[in-house]
Amino acid sequence: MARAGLTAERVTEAAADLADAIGFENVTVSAVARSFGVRDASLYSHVKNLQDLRERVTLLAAGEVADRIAAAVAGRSGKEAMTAFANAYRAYALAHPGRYAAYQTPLDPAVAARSAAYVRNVELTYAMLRAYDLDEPHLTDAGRLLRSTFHGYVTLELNGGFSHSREVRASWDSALDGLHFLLQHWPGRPSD
Amino acid sequence: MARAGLTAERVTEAAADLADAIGFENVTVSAVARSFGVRDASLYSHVKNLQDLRERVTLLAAGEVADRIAAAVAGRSGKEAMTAFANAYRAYALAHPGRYAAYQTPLDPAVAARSAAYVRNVELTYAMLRAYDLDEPHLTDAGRLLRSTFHGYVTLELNGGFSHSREVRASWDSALDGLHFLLQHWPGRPSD
DNA sequence: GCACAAACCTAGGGCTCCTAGGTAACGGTT
DNA sequence: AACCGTTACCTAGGAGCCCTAGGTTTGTGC
Repeated sequence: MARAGLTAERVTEAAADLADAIGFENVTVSAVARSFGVRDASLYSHVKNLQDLRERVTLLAAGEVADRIAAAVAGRSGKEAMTAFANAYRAYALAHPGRYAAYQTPLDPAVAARSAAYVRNVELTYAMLRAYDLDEPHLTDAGRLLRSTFHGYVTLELNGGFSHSREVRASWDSALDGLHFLLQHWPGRPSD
Repeated sequence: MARAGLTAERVTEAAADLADAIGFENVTVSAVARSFGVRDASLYSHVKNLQDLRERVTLLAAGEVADRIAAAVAGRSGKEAMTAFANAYRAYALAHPGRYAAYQTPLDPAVAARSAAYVRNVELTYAMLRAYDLDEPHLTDAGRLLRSTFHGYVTLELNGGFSHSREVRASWDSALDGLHFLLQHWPGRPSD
């Protein structure tokens, strides 16, 4: 019985690819095992259980998102950085719907806190917002609004929640324009 | 063998209650059957399969959301209507996380198009936006932005995605202020 | 070549989904 | 009250998934 050369990392990557192909909710230990031509029981040498496997995919996706966004915003600031951030976020979700769903899956807070990727995503958001010169609590409020809008938009889009009456990309661009304007004129912030 | 008096409606309601209690993803035909003290196979007299059951819960939730929002915005307009709409939306999600998850589950477009509740939710949104006097395509863009933000915010909140550094309700109120301001000054719209 | 660790497998139990056919309950009619 | 037809329930069973335990085989180091 030749060994398939599995590792936890390879198993995770395969699960992530499978998630993009068939949906994160359909990723099973059995399906991943089949993709390697081994029996399901063999995977437990590499991952603890299905939950462990799912968490690994989630953390993998968080890292990929952070990489994508970091690369997109590098050397940019102001509106350019904000739109680059947002477009990288959406592009990732559209290209990797299964990974994106994993990224959005609730993770044990202790696990998330220890994840460099999650921390990095927060830092990237605050760095991007720096150009808007917002103090607390406006800074946190604005960050949450952006995250909510990006996530909500992309999720609705992926779920087919927008009719065909208007080009989805056009509404997205319009939303980014609106958000930029709003960040510049954040209500309750002391006037310039 | 006394009959449990099941109907498709009762089964659906039980599934929805179970979703709120244990999470929509954990609702199974078996679990619902157990809640009635019958065997799993007995449910197939009332629902076609698990997918049918899930779709029924989704449609039930869509109707409840519409009812909640309609009641909240009745007799209101302008900012008051928008915040009432948003607050009703969020309150429903927080009170019924499982039902809300069902509501957000992708539904066959043909099924959704025939659902009075989904149509009604769209109408409620456009009625609410009437006060902002937006023409197309700004009207659709604005509607999508609002839906995205509400959904995104609530989902992140339910998934524990916000740290405790700032009161979640305060950020929500701030977001609604910002959205109201933005709707009044929608970029690209002809000046008043 | 040998010893050891562990990656693989089989076996099996528990759970879920769902179909098919049998039995019993229910409602309507006489 | 009895009878009949319908169907809501049940049992039985097969397929699939999750996961544990123990056996076998593979790969590595000496």
